[in-house]
This record gives sequence, structure tokens and C-alpha cells, in this order.
Amino acid sequence: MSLPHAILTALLERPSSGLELTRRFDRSIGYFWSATHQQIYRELGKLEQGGLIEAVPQPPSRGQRKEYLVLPAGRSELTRWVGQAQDPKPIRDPLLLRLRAAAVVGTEGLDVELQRHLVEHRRQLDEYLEIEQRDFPAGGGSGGRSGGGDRLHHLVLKGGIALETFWVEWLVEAIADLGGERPERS
Amino acid sequence: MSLPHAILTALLERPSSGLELTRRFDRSIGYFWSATHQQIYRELGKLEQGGLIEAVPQPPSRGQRKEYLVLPAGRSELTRWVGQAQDPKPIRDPLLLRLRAAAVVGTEGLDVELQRHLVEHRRQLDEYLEIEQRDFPAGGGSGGRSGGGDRLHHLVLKGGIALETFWVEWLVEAIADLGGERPERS
DNA sequence: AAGGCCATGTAAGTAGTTACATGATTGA
DNA sequence: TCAATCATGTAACTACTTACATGGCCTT
Repeated sequence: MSLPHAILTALLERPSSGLELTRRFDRSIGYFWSATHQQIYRELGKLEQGGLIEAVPQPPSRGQRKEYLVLPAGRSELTRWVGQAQDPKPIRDPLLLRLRAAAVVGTEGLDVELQRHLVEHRRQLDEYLEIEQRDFPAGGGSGGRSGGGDRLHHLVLKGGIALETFWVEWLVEAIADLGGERPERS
Repeated sequence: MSLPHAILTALLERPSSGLELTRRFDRSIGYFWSATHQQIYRELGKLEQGGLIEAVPQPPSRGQRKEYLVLPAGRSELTRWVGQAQDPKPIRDPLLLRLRAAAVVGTEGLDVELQRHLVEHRRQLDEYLEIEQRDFPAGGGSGGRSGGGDRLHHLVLKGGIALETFWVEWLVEAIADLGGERPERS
């Protein structure tokens, strides 16, 4: 049950309408928890019904913009969730699975896929690095200046950077390994 | 649609019954694609109906063991899937999300959670390292001896090791960072 | 008044999770 | 024959995805 809490977080950072939230889920929050507009609208409905958020009073008609803000109940629910015990989710990755399958049925077409993934992960890594340079310039230590919020944001970003770095390095090794295998067969 | 292909891979490695598959999904394959027995039985039914696998002839009654093996159609479907274009899944991690939420509502209870996750990831990392020592002793190069299958298996395992290493390192940094924040508030 | 875009939604389908049900076999 | 365990399944629910529908507003 992460989506409602992702939305609460986003709305606390800034009250928004559904469409604005959707856009913010295409970057920022969405970097580690993606969601489509359908999910978001549905969830906004549930959260409002549950009394965790509230639409700012406006004539609510169909094609009309609706802005939401978080109620105290929503904030305390989010606080509770942050400290709640949750087991780490096991890895669930189709690409690793495909390599395992390739060990049985052969690697045909796989090298192209690895290349594609490598390009994409490099792109994402660059994007993160740019954000880091923009939002957290120089200060490797982030040494105590500016509130804890920034420090946490940087920590999350560094998580993303390290993850993409892992993928890039692993893919480079995998591609080399796969390429080095061909000679056996020719 | 990864589960059917995970099952096909497992069945090609060794024909099995539903329960045996379930056990194998608790380790091995399950390290990067987990599944419960309910999912597995349902999917076995679909795969059989689709003509991708077949139950070895036995009087099929309810509590009776049923062994499956992969048909040619199943093997070629798996081959197709290995080379198929699939975009990398974006990161989707509740823990990173919780840090982001903590930047807004405070870090109460979070340090305990980070410790718990650290313990769990260290345990998983150790498990992987033991498997590596057992199945791929010494030969860092895995230099051409024994088929490509082993090489691919090792590659997948090294992926798991690198991922768990990432988590351990990131969590250590996060815990240190969070700890260093307290003084501001006392 | 027509087309494009902003904004909110509904509907249907797939995948995964949780709880429970049922039959077969074996050993005390 | 009772309990435990092996083995296969059903049912109900939640989360996510894909495709489509509807209304309002602005420009030409």
C-alpha cells in the first residue's frame, strides 16, 4: 500500500490537482514510485472518502479542476507509515529472469536487449547526476546547513544514482561476457 | 508477463510438480522472481491449456501429484521471450518513498526500520556469497570451461550480489546520516 | 462551430495476495 | 482411526494497466 502514501507525500510538499500530481509522478516522486493518472484519480477519491485529504471548495463539475490538500488525519497516517515495520521486497526483475532463461534456450537476441537497457540506464543515471549538480552543488558532506529535508532528499537521490550505476556496470560486464562467448560456437 | 516464462524456465531445468516448483521458487529462481503456490497452480493450468506444457500421463484426481514437462511450443515461446524488446522497469521501492515522506513528516521510527533492512540485506548478501563459493569456486574469469549456461548463471548471481551490496552500503550511509542529524534537535 | 488541449473520470482486463477448502498418504 | 503432512486447488480481494469517454475552455 504505497501509492496512497506517495500521494500524501506529494500533496504535503505542495497541494495539487490530479493532473498536476500526474505530472509530478512523471519525475520527482515518480522516479521511485510511478503511477498513471487513472490510478491517481481513483486513489484521490478513496483518500477523500477516507477523510485523509480534502478538495478545496470549488463548484465540483466534471471537466473542472479540483485541488486537494492533506488533512491532519492524512498527515498522521503518513507519519505512522514512515515508522511502520515493513519487510524489504525481494528483487523482482524480468531481465535477470531472461538471462536465466537464456541459459537454457540460448542467448539469441539478448545482446541487443542488453544494449538497449544499457543506453536507457545510462540516460537515467545522467539525469540523476544533473539533478544532483543542480540541487546539491559541491557539498559532498551536506554538512549540517539547511534542514534535514534536503539531506534526506539527497540521500534518496544518491540511492537512485547508486542503483543506476549498478545496472550500468552490470550490463557492461554482461555484454562483454556474452560477446566473449560467441567464439566457442563459430 | 514474466511468471509463465519463469515457470517454463524452471520446468526446462527440471520437470516438476506444482509443489516442487513452489519450493524452487523459494530459492533459486525465486531470488529474482517470487511466486506463491496459488499463482503457480493457476499458471500451470493456463500453460497446459495453451499447449505449452503437458502433465505426464497419470490418473489425475484431486490430491494427486501431477508432474509437468515443457512441450516444443513452450520452448519456442520462451526463446521468443528472451529476445523480445522490453523496456527496463522503473525503480519501485517503498523504502526510498518512506525516506521522501520522512523529509516532510519527520524521521520518527525510521532508523529502526533502516537497521532491520540492513540486517536482512546483509543476510541475503551472505547467502549469495555462499552460493557463489559453492557453485563458482575460484575462477573469477570462468574462462571458457563448461558451457555458457554456467557463465550466465554466474552473471545473474553476480547481479544479485551487486544489488545487495548496493543496499548494504546505501543503508549504512543512510543510518549514519540520520544519526548525525539528531544533534540539531536536542 | 470546429479543433485542440486541459482535466477528470469509467470500464475492462491482468497480475498478485490472502484466506480457505479438499483429497491422498503415512505413521502413531 | 486420528493427526500430520503432502499436494492441489477455489474464492475473494487489492493493485496495476490499457483503452476509452466526457466535459470545459480557448483559439481560430
